Amino acid sequence: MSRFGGRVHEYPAVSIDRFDHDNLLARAYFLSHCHKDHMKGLRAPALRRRVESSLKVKLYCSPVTKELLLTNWKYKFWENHIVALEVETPTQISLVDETTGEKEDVEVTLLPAGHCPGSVMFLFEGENGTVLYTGDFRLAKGEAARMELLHSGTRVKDIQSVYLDTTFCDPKFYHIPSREECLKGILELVRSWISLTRNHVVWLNCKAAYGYEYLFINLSEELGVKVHMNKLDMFRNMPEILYHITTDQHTQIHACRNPRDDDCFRWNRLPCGMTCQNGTPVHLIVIKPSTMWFGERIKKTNVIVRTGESTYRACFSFHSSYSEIKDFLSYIQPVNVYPNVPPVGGTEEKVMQLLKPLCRSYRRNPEPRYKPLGTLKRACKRDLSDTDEDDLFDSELTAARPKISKQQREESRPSSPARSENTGGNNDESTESYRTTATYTSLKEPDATSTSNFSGVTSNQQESSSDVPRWDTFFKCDRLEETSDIEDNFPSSADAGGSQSLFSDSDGVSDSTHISSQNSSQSTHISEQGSQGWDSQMDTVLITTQERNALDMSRGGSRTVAVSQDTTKYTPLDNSLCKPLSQNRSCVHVACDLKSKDTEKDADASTTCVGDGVVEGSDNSRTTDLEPRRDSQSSSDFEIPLTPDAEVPQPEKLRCLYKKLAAGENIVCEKRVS
DNA sequence: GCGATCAGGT
DNA sequence: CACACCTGATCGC
Repeated sequence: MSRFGGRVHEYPAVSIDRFDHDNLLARAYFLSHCHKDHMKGLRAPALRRRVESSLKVKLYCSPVTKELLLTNWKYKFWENHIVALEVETPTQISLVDETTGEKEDVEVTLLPAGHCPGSVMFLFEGENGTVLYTGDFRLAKGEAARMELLHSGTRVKDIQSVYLDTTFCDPKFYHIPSREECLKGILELVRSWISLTRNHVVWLNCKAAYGYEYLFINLSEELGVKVHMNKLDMFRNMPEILYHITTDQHTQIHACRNPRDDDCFRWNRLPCGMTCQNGTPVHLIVIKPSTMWFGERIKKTNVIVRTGESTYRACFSFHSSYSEIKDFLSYIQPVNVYPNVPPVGGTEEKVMQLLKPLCRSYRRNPEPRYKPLGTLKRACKRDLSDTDEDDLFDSELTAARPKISKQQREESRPSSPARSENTGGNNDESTESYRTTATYTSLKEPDATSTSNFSGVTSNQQESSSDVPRWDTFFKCDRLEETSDIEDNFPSSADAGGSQSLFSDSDGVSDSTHISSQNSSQSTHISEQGSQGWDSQMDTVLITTQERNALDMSRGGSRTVAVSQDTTKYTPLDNSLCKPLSQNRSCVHVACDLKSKDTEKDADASTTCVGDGVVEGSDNSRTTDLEPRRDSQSSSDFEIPLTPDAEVPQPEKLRCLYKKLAAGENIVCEKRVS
């Protein structure tokens, strides 16, 4: 819930995402996306009167946001006052005071925010400095570095203030599985269910909000089954979405809604009322997209959790995780940062403590100011072999959308029919931010896996350790994520087994069973850490009794029936989102639903291993699975020894290391092999 | 009757 | 957990 008041200090003449109270007097309005909590006052009588009696009052937003907004008749009065700005197209705007005639010019640029269709961030540039308002955003690690318009030449712009989506700005939300991971998990679950029979139907229990469209599009494209929705009119000018959704109930994937949803699936009834196809009752499972998060040291991420006989939760987040926020902010390195959202459990002060260290102004004595070292990361083709399964775990590699020119994008289109991208009319950008590619950019910054800049390090600690060279004294850099990634990339048991765990059972579900599938090296993996009850690590997707019956697979005492589905059968239509998927020879193991005490035990074990308090400063030693985690903020400047026995670098060594890095020499970092 | 706000629900 | 809503009750105009 956005608590942003609508004004930025530098340009108080504009109101953004708030339209009530004193925002009524703004010279111009900006709407970052079409979610109600960012539209407060937008159709209030007072503002409506002003709009209707003025020719000058304008609302600036993306073309898709304009389209979605005007679908609702309650906002029709804005129609002649909305200016749709193309994304990534700097536009000069004159802010004129209607009463005094005072004028102020500001250049505004819309940047894709990856939150929902049409969602953007606003970059304001003018006399009072450069200001970035993020609205709500979900950007994968490294995406800021690929946004050309955040750069001037090859360097990141000098940004005075960032008004930041801090929804998940808390270390306990350290990691949220990437869009691609989540999509893949949902895709495989839906696929495994609806391919059983024509009567196997999935209901996606989505909220009444924009943001799930790319999920629908991808499911439809991969499975050839359109998604049922209550209404489609808001997408009437977005053929790329429209094509994949339908009002025809006779489809196997539903995202329809009904006020009395809960009664609906009580027994095989969909919100739209459908109960059977061709006279045969449907077999229904419910997938509820929810945010799942993991602490810093999670090694594997299950994105599907079974919560009941035929109910599942699937990881889905509209907002950036803590590590993504940190990556974003530490790349931008503004002078100031202001949270748009007070953190869930915490206070604004607490969030500021986390964010301030990522800002330039954090330095007490304003040293000669080094501009952020971050340089625009150009696209760099990477040879992705089919065996490179790590990619799936590394959001930086798979989720990163290299900044490529519009022309390049156009060129790539013929061979890549748009999937999660709207190409209809002027709404090209609507889901553009969801596009990912299999390319990644070379890291021009030294890959300082031996250093990190912890946001949890206090000012005092930093000042006092003056004899220890600190990377961030000279360079903008936040390597915690990278190192964490490396950790994440260590081949896990699942990797060794040649398949990835996408699913897990929720503990506390008594009648579901985990059956360790796959090969002998692939034993049950218990999360060493998670923050929720549902992240016990299972390598098997469990399908219900219903399904077993449907499959007629009851085979006496046979505990496991594995139905392998080769995901390499995907025929990606482009090399963006699908590529990572098609590379992974992931198997979905469908196990019969048998009771097992072991499962509950496993789940219990998992929860006892949960470390809720993810700390900023982390331990120097690598914890192994099931080893109690040692949370420590000591020696927090030095994260990530590459081996369990690695030591904290000594100052001399560190200085030497910095020198090398500063000189542009490569520091070789090897991934642990076993 | 409408809107704003709050509580409670998913 | 929390999101982004929705509904319903209450209050003020």
